[in-house]
Parts: sequence; C-alpha cells; structure tokens
Amino acid sequence: MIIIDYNDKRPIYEQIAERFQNLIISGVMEKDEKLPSVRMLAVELSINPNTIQRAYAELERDGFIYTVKGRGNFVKRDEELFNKQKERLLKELERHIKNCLRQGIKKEELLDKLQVVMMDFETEAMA
Amino acid sequence: MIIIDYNDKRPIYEQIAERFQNLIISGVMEKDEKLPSVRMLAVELSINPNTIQRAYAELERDGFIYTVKGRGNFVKRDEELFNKQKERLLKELERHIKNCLRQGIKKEELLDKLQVVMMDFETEAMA
Amino acid sequence: MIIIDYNDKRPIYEQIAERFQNLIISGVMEKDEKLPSVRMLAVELSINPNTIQRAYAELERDGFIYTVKGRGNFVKRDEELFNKQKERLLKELERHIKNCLRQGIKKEELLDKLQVVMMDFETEAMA
Amino acid sequence: MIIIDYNDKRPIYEQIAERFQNLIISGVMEKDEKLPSVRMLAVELSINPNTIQRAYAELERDGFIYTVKGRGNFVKRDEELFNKQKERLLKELERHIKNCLRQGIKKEELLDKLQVVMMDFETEAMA
DNA sequence: GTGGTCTAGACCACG
DNA sequence: GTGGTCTAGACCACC
Repeated sequence: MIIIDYNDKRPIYEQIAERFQNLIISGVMEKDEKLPSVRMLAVELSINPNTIQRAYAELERDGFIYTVKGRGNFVKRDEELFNKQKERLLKELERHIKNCLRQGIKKEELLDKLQVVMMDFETEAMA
Repeated sequence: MIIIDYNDKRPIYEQIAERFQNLIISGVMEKDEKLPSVRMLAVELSINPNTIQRAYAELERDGFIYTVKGRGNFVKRDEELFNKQKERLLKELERHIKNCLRQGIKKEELLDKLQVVMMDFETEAMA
Repeated sequence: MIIIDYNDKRPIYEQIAERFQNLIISGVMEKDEKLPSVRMLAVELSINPNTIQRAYAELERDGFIYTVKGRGNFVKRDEELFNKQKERLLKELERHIKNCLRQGIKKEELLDKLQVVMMDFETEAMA
Repeated sequence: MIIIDYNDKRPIYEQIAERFQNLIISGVMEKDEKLPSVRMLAVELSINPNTIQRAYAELERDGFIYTVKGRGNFVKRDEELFNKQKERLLKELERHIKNCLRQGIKKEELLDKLQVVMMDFETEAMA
C-alpha cells in the first residue's frame, strides 16, 4: 500500500504522510479505519519505527488521523480540513503555472498538457 | 535584481540559480551578457561567496551560463537546453495535476484555475 | 453518566477518575453510594475492564472512594480531603495565571475573563 | 536560561519549547535574535541533540522562530500569532476556572487568588 | 559550523 | 500489543 521512493529528495516520513493523506482524502481509507501499527509498517517497509512515528505524528498534527494510545491510529475525515487542503494544492498549482509561463511555455501547451493528464487519469481510474 | 527569501525552505543557492534561469529564459538577460561577479553579488546580498559560487556552478552545469576564467560568467542561451527545461517543467506540472486529481479536485476546477492564472499573467505582462 | 473523549490527550482512566471526582465533590453522588461495577461500566463504555480498575484504584488511592471486597466501590466523602483537592486546584490555577502574565496578558483581561466565566457558571447552574 | 524539570510529567522537548515561547512573547528575546545552536544547547543541558531539535521544530511549526539552514534558528515575532496564543491561554484558563467552580470552590476564593498572584507577579517583575 | 534526517535500541505509559 | 519519548551515533546538505 505504501511505496518509498529512495530517489525522491523529500524525506521518507513526508512521503509516507503524503501517501496516507492521499488514501484518506480520496476515500480509499474510510473514517475510523485503522492505520497499520507503527512497528508493523516499519517492518514491512524495513525502515525504522521512528520514521513511521514521525509520519503519523505529522498526519495527526494536520488533522488527518487521530491517535488512541494503546490502540492505534485511525482515519479522521474532516471535510473542512479537506477543503483547506484543496485550496493549498490549487495555490501551489498556481505558483507552478506562473513559473511555466514566465519561462516561456505557451498557453496552448499548458492546456494540452492538462487535457492529456486528465484523460490519462480517467482511463486509469476505470481500470 | 536578485531577492532572497529566507522563509523559503529551499537552499539559497537554488533560489539564486532559479532566479537567473528565469531572467535568461525570459530574455531579460541577453546572450553573452555578464552576470554579476561572485564577490560583488555576495556583498550585495550579504551572503557567503561560496553560496553564489555554487549557484553559478549549478547554472553552468545545467548549461545556462559559461565561465571564462578570470573574466567572469556569461549568459549562454542554448535553445535546445530551453526545450529540455520546458519538458522538465511540464513533467513536474503533470505530477502535480495528478496529485490534485487524486485528492478529489474536479476537472472543471483545474481548468478554471488555469484560465484565471493565464489571464492574470497576460494583464500583468502588459503592465 | 460517564463520557469518554477520545480526542482528549489524557489517558482514559484519568478522564474517568476525574469525572467521578467531580460527581462526588459536587454532591451529585452521595456518601456510601455505590459506583457502577468495574465490569458493567467496562461493557457500557466498551473499554477494557483494566482501565476502569485503574480509575477506581486512583480514586481509592486519593481517598474519594473505598472498596469492599466482593461488594463493590463506594463514595467516601472526606471533607479534609476535599480541602486538599481544592488547594491542588488553586495551585495549578496559580501556575496558569502566572504563565498568562508572563506572556503579556494584562491584569484587566484576566479579571474580565474571571468575571465572565463566573457569571456564565451561575446562570448555567440555575438552568 | 533554560531549566529542565525532570519531575514535570511533560516531555522535555515541550518544556524547552514552552520556555522559549515565553522568552519570545515576553520580549526578553528580540526579533531576529539567534537561539543557541542545537548542539550547544544539547551539551549545556546535557541532553540529546535530537530532543532540542524537536523543540525547535515545534517552535518553527508554530511560527515563533524561523530556521536558516547552515546558520541557525532566529526569533520571528509575529504579533498576530501572539494574539492567537493569548486567546488559547485564556480559553484554557476558562476551562480551568470552570473546573474549580464545579468542584465547589467559591467565587471569593478565586478572586482572592487572582489578586494575590497578580501582586506577586508585579513585585517579582520589579526585582 | 549550522540544521535535518535516519537508524538502532531502550524505556515508559496505556489498554 | 499499542503509541510516545529519549539517547547515541551516523550521515547529509548548507553556509
């Protein structure tokens, strides 16, 4: 369920946190569903439990999961939060698009790219 | 001409390199134009000369400038390179758009966003 | 009668103990009144009996209840104890007020807050 | 400047973070003042650098300091943030006062306590 | 020299 | 068995 990309420059704990965030927001993981325990996931990914712990701490701090000591971590699903997250993503996208334009990429190229990616995504989702 | 944002999480050398890259690709800096000397820019930004040095090294490695020992650093303008850079940017954009879609942002929202940003950019460019 | 807040960071046994403590000191639970049995309460709250056990142990240790083997747990009501408890609370309040002052909250703000809360509490108590 | 209380139940990193927060909000530490380096403070308090690191990470996340890699951590001073922090403290105070009232502490006792603490604080501040 | 990440392994509190 | 904290020590990126 979780894949670590060691070529990715971002820290491992961030990759893990982002991955779960995706699973939660997209609805693949349901409300109150239990996340894998810190230790088990650590073994599975063969990384240190501390690293998982940190990813989970991040997710809890950001409101995506809640922790019950002695029981585990569970999905939270806070719609309001999801909207905030969406806005953050769009903001970042804006920054990125502007950067593209400033470096001379044409409007048409951007529109094309967007169309293609959306098409890909849909066919992928069907499979 | 160069502004450092200390709140930005990216390393300083990267900020500087990116800024010059923008100036070069957008054509503000012309072919064979001289970049500020390492020492002068270091004083101007009151940062360590090593940091400037590294930014310039990065730019040279990526083919945006060329270095003449004892004379300075100069803009290169290699069209083929610009295309590579464009592709890199579009690749990154693709990744980001996919991320948006996976987190439940609708196609229409993305298209809207793109339109708005492009409009903004054009009016901004006129001013 | 007892509500567990899983968002609360404090351990469950502490929440339960505090809740009973409130009921006892406020007089809602009378002297020699029987507390729910460990097992029944555990089932009712669907938590581990050990947790209830620990809450009761805490209450007994602090002198709020007494245990009769094979019979159950009963409210104690020891006025002297209540005074100790009061002092503990006031001590904690003192620490907190000092913290407020150190962080630049004005005397007037604190007094205002106190007045408002006391007013609220009285009208609430009447209802 | 920093004291760790090993009797305090709260984690060390939290104590350290709170202490700096106090110093910053109260104005003892000025804008852009440098905090002790992670390693130096670790040696001084004879605790592990990771623990300091975590305290600093917390402070940065909460907006009290900013980090410049390779240089150190510096005081931020964001007035808006301070107001939020003040409200948080008052909220907590409210909760606490209510708890006192519910456990039968009289209004007069609370008012007295407040007066005394404020007096203490003032004379202490003069010294 | 600075901060940031990660591992290995320990201990504690909780259920 | 669960998560939370801490230590010791290593390595990296940055300045």
